[in-house]
Parts: sequence; C-alpha cells; structure tokens
Amino acid sequence: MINIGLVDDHEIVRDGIRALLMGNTEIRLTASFPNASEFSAYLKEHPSFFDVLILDISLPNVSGIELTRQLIKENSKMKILMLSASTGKAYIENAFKAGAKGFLPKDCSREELITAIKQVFYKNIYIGKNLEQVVLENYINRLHYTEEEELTSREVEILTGFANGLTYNEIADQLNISKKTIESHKKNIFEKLHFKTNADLIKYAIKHHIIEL
Amino acid sequence: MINIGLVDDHEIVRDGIRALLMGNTEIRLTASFPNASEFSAYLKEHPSFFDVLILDISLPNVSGIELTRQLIKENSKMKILMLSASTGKAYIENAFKAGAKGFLPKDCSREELITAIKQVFYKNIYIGKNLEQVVLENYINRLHYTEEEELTSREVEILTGFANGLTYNEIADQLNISKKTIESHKKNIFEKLHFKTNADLIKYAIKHHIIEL
DNA sequence: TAAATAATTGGGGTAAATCCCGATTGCATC
DNA sequence: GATGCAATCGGGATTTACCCCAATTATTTA
Repeated sequence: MINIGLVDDHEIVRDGIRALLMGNTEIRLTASFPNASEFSAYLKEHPSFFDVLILDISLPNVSGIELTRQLIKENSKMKILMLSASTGKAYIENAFKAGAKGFLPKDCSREELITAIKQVFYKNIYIGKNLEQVVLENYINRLHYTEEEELTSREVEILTGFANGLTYNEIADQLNISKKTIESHKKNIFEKLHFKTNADLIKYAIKHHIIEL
Repeated sequence: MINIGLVDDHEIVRDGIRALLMGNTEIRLTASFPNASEFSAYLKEHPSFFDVLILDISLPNVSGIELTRQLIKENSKMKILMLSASTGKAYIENAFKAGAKGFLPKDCSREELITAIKQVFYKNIYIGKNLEQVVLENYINRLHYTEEEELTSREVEILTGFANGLTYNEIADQLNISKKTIESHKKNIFEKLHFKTNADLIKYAIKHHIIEL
C-alpha cells in the first residue's frame, strides 16, 4: 500500500484527488493539507509518514518548490510528485531542480494520476503526458546554447513576479523575504541575461512562457 | 432537491465536485460528462433534465460558452453556472454574455459552490467571491469608454519610447518636452488602454508590432 | 461663434526603484 | 579548508516613477 500525502490550497483539487484514489487497493490518500505550514506541523508529529507526497507547485506563502527544497534538505525519503496548473518550461524545470521526482499537470486523468504515483514510488521519474516534448525541446536548446546563463529557481520566481507587474514589496511579501533581497536577485538576473531594461525582462518572460502575451 | 448536471473534461474536477456535494440534502449531482457531445446525447434522451448545469468554460471542441449559447437558443430552462479556472475579465464577460446565470472560479470552497448553485437556482445572478470587483471595474470602464480608444500620435511616440526601454528623461530629451509631460501622457495611455502594469504596455507594443519580441 | 472636448504641456510632493557598497550563511566542489 | 556560488539582508544616497492638480492650446461640436 502506497501511503500518500497531499498539499493543495484548492478544496476541489483535494477532494477530487481523494475521489480519484478512492477504492484503490494499492494507493491510499492518508491526509491532505491546504498549505505548507499545516503540513509541516503534521510532519513534526509523524516524521516521514508518507511514501509519496503530492504538492501543488503554487501554494500560498511557502510554495511547493520551496517546500520540496526544505524536505530534500532534511533528507526526507518521501518522493515528491509536483502538481501544477501551469505546464510551462520554467515550472517543469524548477520542480525537478528542487528535487521533485514527478511532474503532473492538474488536468490529468485518473489513470495518469495513478501511473504517476506508482512510477514515482518505484524510483522512476515521471513527467505528465504530452509534456515530454517540452523537456526534449529544453534539452535540445541546452545543447545549442550552453553559453546562455541559467537562472536559479529563486531567480525565476522573482522574474515571474516582475513579469506579472508586481512591485518589489509585493514580491517580497509573497516570498517572505526582504525587499533588499529582491533587489539583489533582480540585479543578478539583469547581469546574467544581459538585460538593459525592464522591457527586456518582459520579453524574456513571454519567450520563455512565464507569462502569456 | 436541486438536480445538478456537470460538464467538465477534467476527472479531478468532476470527482471533486461530486465529493463536495456528497451528502447534501438539497442538492444532488445526478450526472456528469467529460464533454459537450456526451452531454448533448444524454439530453436528447432526457430533455431539460437538470435544474442547474455546471459547465466548464473551456471544454474541448464545443466550449462551455458555445454550449450555453446553444441551450439558450433552444429555450432551455436549465440555469447555467459557469466554472472557470481563469478569472480574467474576458472570461466573466463572455460567460454572462452567452447567457450564464453564474460564474464560479475553480478554486472555490464547498460553501461557495453550494451558495452559487442555490443562488443560480433561485433566479439570482451569482458571481464568485472576490470577483465582484472585476465586474464593477469593467462596468465603470464601459461607462467611460464604450469603444476601443485610439492613441494620439504623440501618445504612440511616448508608448514606443517606453516599449523600447527608455526612461522618462530619455523620452523627454528625444521629443524635446518636459519629463512631466511624458508622465501625463503615460497616465492617459494607461487609462485609455486599461493598462495596470508596465508589462501590459510591453505586451500591447508587441501585439501591435511597435516592438519585436 | 461660443462652449465643450481633447491634446499637450507642466509644478510640487511622495513613493518606489535603483545603485553602490558591504556582510553573513550554507552548500558544494575541488 | 579554500574557493566560489546562491541566497539572504542592511545602510545610505540618488534617481526615477507616480499621484494629484492645473494651464495652455487645438479641435470639434452644438
């Protein structure tokens, strides 16, 4: 029996996944949480309680990415299956970079969900149907443009904030870090990607499907 | 007992809503369908079977919007509650224009779902929590700007400057007018085109081929 | 032609962003 | 254990952007 934990801030998704897994003899959804802090509190009482953890990539306050990083740092043995409404390149990349073992779009079927859980549990990497293409393109691009500097996942978070028109303070609040830190990151992003203006940042974000045109 | 029908292509959502309504004594989810054609086939056998219809706005092939239009044209008495992952202005507008009686974001709570169903059933309009603001803004804007506003040539010059990443001072120098004037123009551009952030301006400039991506 | 309307031009003050430093911590690599 | 990178923050100064308000000049319309 694979023991599942779920963190997602949307009640529909929590109940939906619960319903999808209902009656399955190999997989049991043991507990679900609306945010990282409730989950962490539970985990303190029951360390490494779950076999597979399904995390929404965009949680309030502490994101699924952030939570994954923490768990990996703590040497958690729980496999992480990242759940995301957005399937852009940057999201997939960040999920795996943070240490997730699987990436599943929210518009998946019951079969896909179960396949993903099993595959992640049995030490494989899982990527959502129709998403292999994104990874392959990304791989090819990397072969061609090795000199292109890469952003860290934190930097992508900050860039995403600016691309969405947020202010320094709003991004700082959202990530629970100082405005000063945002400044440093932005400076680094501009240097890495040779941006000269904020317009360059927006164009980059559109090209890389971080925001829609 | 309010008799509910549901059309959504995501299994998670179908099962989620089913779970959310489970055990409710006033509302019963009688049937759910993954797409418009299966729903239509069912409806042929059971005309006007449902009291309230929950439709995903973005269905494959025939969208929720399209399906709503058809039902309205056929004088269907079923109330339509549109369900949407995106809560942008355009989505809300299209839903109500097509004839929906309610608009509900997918990240709603159980309480909100039930409220929405009841409100739609009892001949009221429902709009998701936190979305009234969008509608109000839209309403106000329509009072002010009934048609798509055009920019003056001066405003296009200024917009071009911003899109190219110039600062207020640089644009002012280039046009030999005061920085203050640039500010006023920018303010007017933002009002005319309903921009909220500089990212909106850049996106507009790209769409209108003022700058290249 | 007078009066409303739109376009263009600004001033003064406040908030936000940017710059130029420096500094600490943790982690990985060598 | 030194070196580098990522991420975190701070002080302090300067620049830039933004807001509210107002004046002047077209331009159109009643």
